[in-house]
Amino acid sequence: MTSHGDDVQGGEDRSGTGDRAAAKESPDVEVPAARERARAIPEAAVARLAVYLRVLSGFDEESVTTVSSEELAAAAGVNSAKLRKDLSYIGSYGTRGVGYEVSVLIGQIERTLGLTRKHSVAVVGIGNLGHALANYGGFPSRGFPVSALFDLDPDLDGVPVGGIPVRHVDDIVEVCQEREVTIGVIATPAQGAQEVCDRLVAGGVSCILNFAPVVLQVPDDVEVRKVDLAVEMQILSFHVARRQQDAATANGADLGPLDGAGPVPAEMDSVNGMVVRP
Amino acid sequence: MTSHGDDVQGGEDRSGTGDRAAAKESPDVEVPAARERARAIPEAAVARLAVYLRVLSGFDEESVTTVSSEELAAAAGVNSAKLRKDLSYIGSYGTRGVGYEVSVLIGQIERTLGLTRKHSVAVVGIGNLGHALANYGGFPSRGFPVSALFDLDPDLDGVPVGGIPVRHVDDIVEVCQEREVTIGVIATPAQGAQEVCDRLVAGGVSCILNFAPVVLQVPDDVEVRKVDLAVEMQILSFHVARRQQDAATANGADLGPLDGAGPVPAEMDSVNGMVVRP
DNA sequence: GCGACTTTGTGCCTGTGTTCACAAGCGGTT
DNA sequence: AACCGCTTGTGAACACAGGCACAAAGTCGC
Repeated sequence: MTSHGDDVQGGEDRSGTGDRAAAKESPDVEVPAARERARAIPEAAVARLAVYLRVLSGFDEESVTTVSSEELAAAAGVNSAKLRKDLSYIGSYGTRGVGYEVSVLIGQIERTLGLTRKHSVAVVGIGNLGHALANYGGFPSRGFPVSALFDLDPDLDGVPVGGIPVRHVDDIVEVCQEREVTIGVIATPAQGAQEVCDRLVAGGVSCILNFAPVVLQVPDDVEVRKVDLAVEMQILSFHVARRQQDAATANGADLGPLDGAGPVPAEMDSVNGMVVRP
Repeated sequence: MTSHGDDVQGGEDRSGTGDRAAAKESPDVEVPAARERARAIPEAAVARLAVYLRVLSGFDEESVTTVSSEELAAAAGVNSAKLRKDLSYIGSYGTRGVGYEVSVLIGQIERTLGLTRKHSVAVVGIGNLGHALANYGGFPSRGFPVSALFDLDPDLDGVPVGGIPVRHVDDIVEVCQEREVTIGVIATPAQGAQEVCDRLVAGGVSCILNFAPVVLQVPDDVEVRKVDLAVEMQILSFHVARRQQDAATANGADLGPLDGAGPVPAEMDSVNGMVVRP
């Protein structure tokens, strides 16, 4: 899957190597570890819960009151078993033989994702993308009011975009503290991104969504998610290439026992999308 | 990784259950499976390769000719062992005791990702986001020339955005075929997305980058990647909530053996970010 | 030329995420 | 009230990804 989900930044590195030895020594005292693990919903599951929430909202608008895991899974584009397991992480809110009540599920997912508390958002870098983000209707409607905009350009200072006046990046720390911004969105070019990031952190922002094509350095207690459009494209490009190659191999000689030995692809030369061998 | 990367859509469902039995029967004839697997670079590795490529381009511009896995890994924000393993998927292009030659690595990664062939891109939905994408400098500079724009609004028909005239969505099939568009970007609202998607597919587009908050239905031979900004936000929100909870538990009663039995979090009620128990 | 040092490439092991398959449980029906 | 069909929730098996640690293989200095 396109794990996009699999991103590079934001990886949790605290491996459990340390307590393994301890657990082996006294198998009963796993409680603290289990406790920590209980709250630990797999990263991938969290991403999917957000998707389920969106789908459920759709059902709710159509006045659907009950869904089965099968229906919901189909609508969300996942396996029903996976869906049930994902939902089981947040508790047992289904009725066997019936399904899940839409409203209950929405409430519980929102609670789990921390959406009961509104998070105010700051967008830095009011270029094309920043404009788009500032005007993006999806944020406020989902509980993410954009409450501050920043840009380096002094000409933009005070100019309202999407109803919110743009401030200079020098004011980031001050404004973020004042408005209790919890999520910062970096939509600047690569150069300024780290500097902006540092200021956001200084302003008390604990989560950053980064559109700039750089790997940000942040303290451990700050969470970064990265969206890199060029990377997304390149991943797609890879799949095109793989498909073309597959098609080419399927047409030509199908089973070449000659190269059955090792990992092949490094030795192949792809020219114009055709596979060529010496 | 926060598998931001982990996305939901685009999951490969062709599981290998079928050939497992076959392999058991005659252990030597794993060749076709191995063959297919040989070309299969792990999804997560592909995403990282794209990141390495960007970092390497940076080095190249600074006229750095050689990098060690350690340096490159640090710049890309990953473990050096992981980096070496990722690079090993595309072949052995390093020199032991020295490192990797930047230019060679760039060339090989580009080849692997299929960037030797230019992919022309079509953007559908010229709203705020579409504008941003049409003007996004990152695409052409990385080998993704935007060669067509579409919108539903007849008033936009013919209006140039970022130097390219916008066409009506009715022309999608025709134009995509004519210009051999391989990647379609959907930046429309949710309603129109599936319809647009169908047309892109009819126009021969095999890869779609979807910004609309819907799960697209596509044939098996079309690859979809989804970028959902609201979902990204919600994932961040989850991490804020988790952190606050952690902090709260760390301060208050640390070890409550009472609830050591089962999965706890479903039973907890979070009000205003504080953990409350009955 | 030889030895010491450096860095790659990879085998192995651990942990995480996914899938399967089935028991447990609930509602409706007779 | 007992049965039957349907759907959830989860235990167990499996595949995948990550990280360590080390042998292989090269360079540099002498």
